[in-house]
Amino acid sequence: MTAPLPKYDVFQAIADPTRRKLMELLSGEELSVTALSSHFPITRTAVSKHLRVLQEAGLVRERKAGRETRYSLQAAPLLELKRWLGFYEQYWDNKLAALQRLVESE
Amino acid sequence: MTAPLPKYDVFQAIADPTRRKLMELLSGEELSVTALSSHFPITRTAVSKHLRVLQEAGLVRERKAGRETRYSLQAAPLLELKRWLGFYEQYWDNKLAALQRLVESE
DNA sequence: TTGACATGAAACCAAAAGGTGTTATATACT
DNA sequence: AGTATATAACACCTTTTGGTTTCATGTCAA
Repeated sequence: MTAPLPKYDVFQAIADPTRRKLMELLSGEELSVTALSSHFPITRTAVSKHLRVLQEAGLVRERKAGRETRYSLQAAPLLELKRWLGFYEQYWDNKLAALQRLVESE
Repeated sequence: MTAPLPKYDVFQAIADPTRRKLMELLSGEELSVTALSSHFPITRTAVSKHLRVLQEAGLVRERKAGRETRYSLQAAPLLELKRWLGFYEQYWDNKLAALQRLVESE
């Protein structure tokens, strides 16, 4: 049995502005594809594809409710991003920047 | 005078694993294209293209040093990512998760 | 000055991404 | 039952992306 091996990771998923807006719309509220689509100039099908990308990255969960499918935000995978970002925090940190300036001025 | 209007933003720039590895290699050290290329199975030209994407996103700075071009990390644009991420922190927060579980168990 | 080295630029290519329209299917309404 | 709704599944198109090869240019070292 091979692992699911998701095609899209968090980094790729959030790269697209449409997908980021979808996440924003889904923060707090559970919404259907049609409801979400009304906020975009693109077709419902296109929105649906973006939702699948988000789902593969684990950022969204779908739930069948009668004839419609409701999507909700799952923020947990963003923790990976936070960890990644954490590594670079030292590089914009004020104290370190000051130290760097000091070293460079020698 | 039109704005520079960079083609790549931070979100897109970090979406590619090769570019993330480049950033990692450049953290702390200033390196040339050739030096960077030795860490990848792709051609030097391809690495050079990735570096341009990073540069357009402001994540990397280039400095001519004789016949070679040295690249260094510029972490500042990652602050935008941090701000974006900050908004979603509430959604994976332990307290909120606990509340959600409580509500769902009703 | 003659090579060797470091890089950028251009032309090109295949695959993936973002879209579209159409069709099929399940669910709800009357 | 029959119709309208919500969405998934296809098939298809176009642009972008990640990669290559080739060529031109500038720099260092003998």
